[in-house]
Amino acid sequence: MSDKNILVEMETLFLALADKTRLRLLNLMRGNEVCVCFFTEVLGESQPKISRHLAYLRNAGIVSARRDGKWMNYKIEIPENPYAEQILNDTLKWLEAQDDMREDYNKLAIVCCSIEVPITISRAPTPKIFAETNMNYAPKEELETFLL
Amino acid sequence: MSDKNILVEMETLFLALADKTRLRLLNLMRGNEVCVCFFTEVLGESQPKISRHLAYLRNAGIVSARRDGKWMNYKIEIPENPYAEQILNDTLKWLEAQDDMREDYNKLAIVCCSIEVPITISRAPTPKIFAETNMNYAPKEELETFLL
DNA sequence: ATTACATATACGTTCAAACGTATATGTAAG
DNA sequence: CTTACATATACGTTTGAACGTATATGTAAT
Repeated sequence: MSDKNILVEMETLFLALADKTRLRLLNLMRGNEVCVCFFTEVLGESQPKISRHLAYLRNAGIVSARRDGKWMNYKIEIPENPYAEQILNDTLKWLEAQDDMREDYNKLAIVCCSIEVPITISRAPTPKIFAETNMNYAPKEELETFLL
Repeated sequence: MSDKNILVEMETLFLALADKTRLRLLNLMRGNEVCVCFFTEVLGESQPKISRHLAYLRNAGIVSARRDGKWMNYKIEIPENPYAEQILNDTLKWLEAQDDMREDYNKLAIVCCSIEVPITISRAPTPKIFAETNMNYAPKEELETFLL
């Protein structure tokens, strides 16, 4: 990547950002390392679709993956290039400011912390940011108000 | 555009930026209103190709066009959304910092100001930024050192 | 009015991206 | 060492972007 033409590098970054699903994924990862199962649950998209988009982001150098037993955790990887870093950060701030994206984010908290999670993901690793709070097993209503 | 979903708006912006030719075009327009004929001359690409990419940028709301007789002049249009504005400005700064892009930009100055321009564009409107300098008809070498 | 010129668009083709579905891989549990 | 589970990848299809080439549009000059 660092060896390629600068235009190719820019093109790669912008292509990675030019997709609704990938933007939603990045939004969920701002500040968090998140397990794949939560992505599929929160976005309501098929597992292969999520997985492919994560692979795309990984190829673009924007996220990295860490295996934890059966689970794969993804997190945002700050680009080395300061210009790319700036654009990625701007993008995350943009996402953070949108109601729709806050809703996704809240849903992640609910799915991670609620006692009512689907059995399939009940033992998945909770993202640190939620694990470190006292919100575990809080009822949904409480979480929603807390997080909004 | 402003009515659409925010994700669509972001997608549109990033798609517009995710192309080498369009990035080169934007680079030539930073601070300038530029005539189509100069784009084709500087980038060495076919006229329909340039025209289509300019139309793409226009549809994305990033540039606007102004007719001046037979000539069409394009310039960058700052997005209303401050987040989009920020990202566009970051992108332009990124381009400005690249040797390849400075080379394109210098080539534009040379094509605009040199007495040795191809006859086909000899009467095209010179971008203001160059028209306002004393560089008209300067020999190429001089321009190159001046602009680098 | 006709011609020349600058630019835009239409058409057909090629290529990559996105998707659903099916299946492979890798890890843990029994 | 099977089995179950989480995730990744392969395959075939559909869609849209990009391109070259040809042509249409709009303006100025003769």
